[in-house]
Amino acid sequence: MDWDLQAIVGCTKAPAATVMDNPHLIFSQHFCPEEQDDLLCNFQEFSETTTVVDELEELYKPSYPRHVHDNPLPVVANSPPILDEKVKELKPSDKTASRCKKSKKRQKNKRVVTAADGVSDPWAWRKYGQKPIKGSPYPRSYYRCSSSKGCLARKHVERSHLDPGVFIVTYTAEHSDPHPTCKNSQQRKNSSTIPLPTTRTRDDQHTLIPVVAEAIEDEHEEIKELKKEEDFVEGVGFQASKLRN
DNA sequence: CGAATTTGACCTGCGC
DNA sequence: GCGCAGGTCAAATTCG
Repeated sequence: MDWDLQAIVGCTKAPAATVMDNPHLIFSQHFCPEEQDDLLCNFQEFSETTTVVDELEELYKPSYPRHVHDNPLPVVANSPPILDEKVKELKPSDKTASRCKKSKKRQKNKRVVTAADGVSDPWAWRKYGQKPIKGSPYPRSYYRCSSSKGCLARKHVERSHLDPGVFIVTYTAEHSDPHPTCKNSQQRKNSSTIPLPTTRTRDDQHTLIPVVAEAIEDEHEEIKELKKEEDFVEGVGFQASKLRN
């Protein structure tokens, strides 16, 4: 793998058809097939998760106000609205809320999902800087690999000012570790569960992909319960109308 | 307490 | 040499 590369990752809910329609076009030049699969897996999972994109957009809001948002981003067609609702309900715990109250500064600096989270690769990335970039309304974030000690791999992520739906991820240096997904990609292929990115964050609110997965499970459970109740009510109603008759 | 993020300060390279 | 822009450092802070 050549890590001295620039990968444009279209993690977007915008049309960005060039990327969304065939992400292989981008990955194929830089990654082995197994890695492409893993990356695409993460990529597709990410791209279907509107809320993560929302978080990214929040993160990459212009650093100065734009008068006209000339490229309103449409919502992904297959994004389940129920999921969005579910994620909206995911509020910080009372403890968290009280902590937030303690620090207005913290509220101001409220963290959102980092661009490294779930976007494109399975390594753990630690943010070490962010800079406004001249000519771009969006800041550039700098990450270093924290998957292994002494790993020199770095990446920076910035949002394209030409197409706000496109995030540009630039990798530099090599990982000291082998590609973590290469080790178990076959295992993953045999697994029916959706592979989740291993990027760690310490704030559960911001590990959105796992949260979303959990939300889906919860949602299914909730739907089952509601269905049961519905059936029960229907049954009772039927019995009642039968009795009335 | 350890791990992670934020952000101002500092460093470096480049053009003038 | 100076100023600017990009990249990195590290102290402060947050949070589980």
